[in-house]
Amino acid sequence: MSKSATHSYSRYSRAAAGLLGKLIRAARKQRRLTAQETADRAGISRGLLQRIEKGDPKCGIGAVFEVATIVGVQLFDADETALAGHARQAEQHLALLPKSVRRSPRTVADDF
Amino acid sequence: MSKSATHSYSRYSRAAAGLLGKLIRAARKQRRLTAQETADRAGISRGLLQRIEKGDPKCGIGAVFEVATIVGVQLFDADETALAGHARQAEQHLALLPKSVRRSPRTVADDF
DNA sequence: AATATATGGTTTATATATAGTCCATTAAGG
DNA sequence: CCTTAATGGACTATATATAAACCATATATT
Repeated sequence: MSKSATHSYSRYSRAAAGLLGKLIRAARKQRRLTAQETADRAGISRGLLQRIEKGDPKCGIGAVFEVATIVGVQLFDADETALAGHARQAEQHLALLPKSVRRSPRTVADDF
Repeated sequence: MSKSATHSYSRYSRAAAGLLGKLIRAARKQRRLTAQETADRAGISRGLLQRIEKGDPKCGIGAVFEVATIVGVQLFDADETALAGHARQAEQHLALLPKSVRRSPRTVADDF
């Protein structure tokens, strides 16, 4: 790995990160929280918070979720709607599926 | 910063990352995708994919979203439900709010 | 208007995430 | 069964994320 790698993300991923950042920033301002204070509560630096709000995909997902929680943006409803529901369903399916996936030569769609 | 920092996340953040990881893993198996193949498509290493599926909070959010997209876990509905809806609403609010937040000595709830 | 504070953008040093191996174990499929 | 592949877990080297300190600018409040 001597080259800069230049890892590029799909449009959707970048959009998702950017959207989440905007959500966080808007929520923070609605709550009238200073960038510094928010960062302190999250245990991160103000610079990282700026990158998170800008939608930088390289930010750790833990830091992002932490800030999101602090400013009141909930990805997962506490009483499980949306994703939480999916999760339970997913786990049930998982129990029925083989533990290791044996790849069949069938090609899979790669469009998104 | 000579110490290990030991950054700890809130229970909610850790739960969220873990949940997302489980979702991804379940979705990948449902689609019968090999860990290696999934990692290749996402442009990441298999080891990183393992950490993502394990819910490691230090994984880059871009990588996580990329994998999620590939295996078919959508955090943001394309036709905007859930988060997307919030976003639009948030941006409108944002336009009305002051551009820099002036902190008043009023304490804010810190419970979650 | 004057002042104080929040924000945005740098730069630098350090911790750490990541890729890329390797090996052992497990489980699928013939 | 037996073979082959997928997975999980180490380990190392390197790229990079992060914190911290700085400055300049913008903006709120008096």
